Amino acid sequence: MPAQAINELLHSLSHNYKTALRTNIKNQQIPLPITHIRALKGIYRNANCTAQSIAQRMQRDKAQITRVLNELLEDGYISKIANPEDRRSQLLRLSAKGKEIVTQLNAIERTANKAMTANLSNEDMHAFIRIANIMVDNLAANTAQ
Amino acid sequence: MPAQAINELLHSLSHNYKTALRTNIKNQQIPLPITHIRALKGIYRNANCTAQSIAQRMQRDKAQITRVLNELLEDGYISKIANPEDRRSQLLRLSAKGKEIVTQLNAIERTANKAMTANLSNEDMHAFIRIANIMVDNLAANTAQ
DNA sequence: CACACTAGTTGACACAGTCAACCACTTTAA
DNA sequence: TTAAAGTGGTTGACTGTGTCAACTAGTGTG
Repeated sequence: MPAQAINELLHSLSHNYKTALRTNIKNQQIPLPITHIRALKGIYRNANCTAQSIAQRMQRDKAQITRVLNELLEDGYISKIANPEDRRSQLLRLSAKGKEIVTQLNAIERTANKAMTANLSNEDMHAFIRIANIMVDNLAANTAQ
Repeated sequence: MPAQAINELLHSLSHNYKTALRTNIKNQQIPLPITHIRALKGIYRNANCTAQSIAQRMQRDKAQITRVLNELLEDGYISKIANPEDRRSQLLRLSAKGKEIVTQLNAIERTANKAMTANLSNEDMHAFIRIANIMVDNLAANTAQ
């Protein structure tokens, strides 16, 4: 196995994935950066989520998330409502506009995923997911100490 | 297979990989961003390379590469020498300082890769490389059209 | 020679990520 | 029951990454 093959491969994979994502999003006239979209999808999937829970799930700095959410708020994709259980935080909800765009995004995602996994069997994809998850765990453990 | 598992997994993999890289590099007191390091390694591996060939190999904008190389030049990691075959471009060479840092980086890489692939068999890694390469090709084809 | 093309540079931006300081509120424990 | 420690969120400042367009200088072709 060539010494540095895996390293450049990971750079290449992440670069090509993000580029394809951006291209698909732009082609659908959706005027949002990737991080904003991930946050929207996170809110869609998780009822009663807060800025904090989104930040954790996305493994991003809470400062970054604050700014992303405020932009989504300004643009009318989400709303913040008082959290009855903790007055420091607010619960995040998708607006109608937000739900609409997430629906659109889910459709894009399905076709994009199909394209990305062309020529790959179900077994391959399961193997990839299993292996990548182990790698993520290894990397996280390594960085943590 | 959960609908969006693969997407968040790819974000997570790329994020954790880059974070671990940065951490390792910082721990070794190497004051260079990842892109600079990738460029240095590219120059190390490819005799008589030019800015253009580095940009291609790294799939990055030539503007970005110009700036990276000029910083590496200023910091004394590389030198540019006239290209006898094309007066528009220069050949890139590592300086002694550059070679030293690449040697150091190769050592870091070996241990980092070992940590990253802990709990994974050779077969797993070969499978991962094969599958990831197919995904890269699919993504690139998708973006190109 | 004129033309299209290529290598590299520069400017200007948008996006992504990180760190530290801070405020308001909550939890813990003396 | 209050002081101290901790948490959710905000803000400022900054570094790094990626992209596009315009441009200069040199190359290759007809």
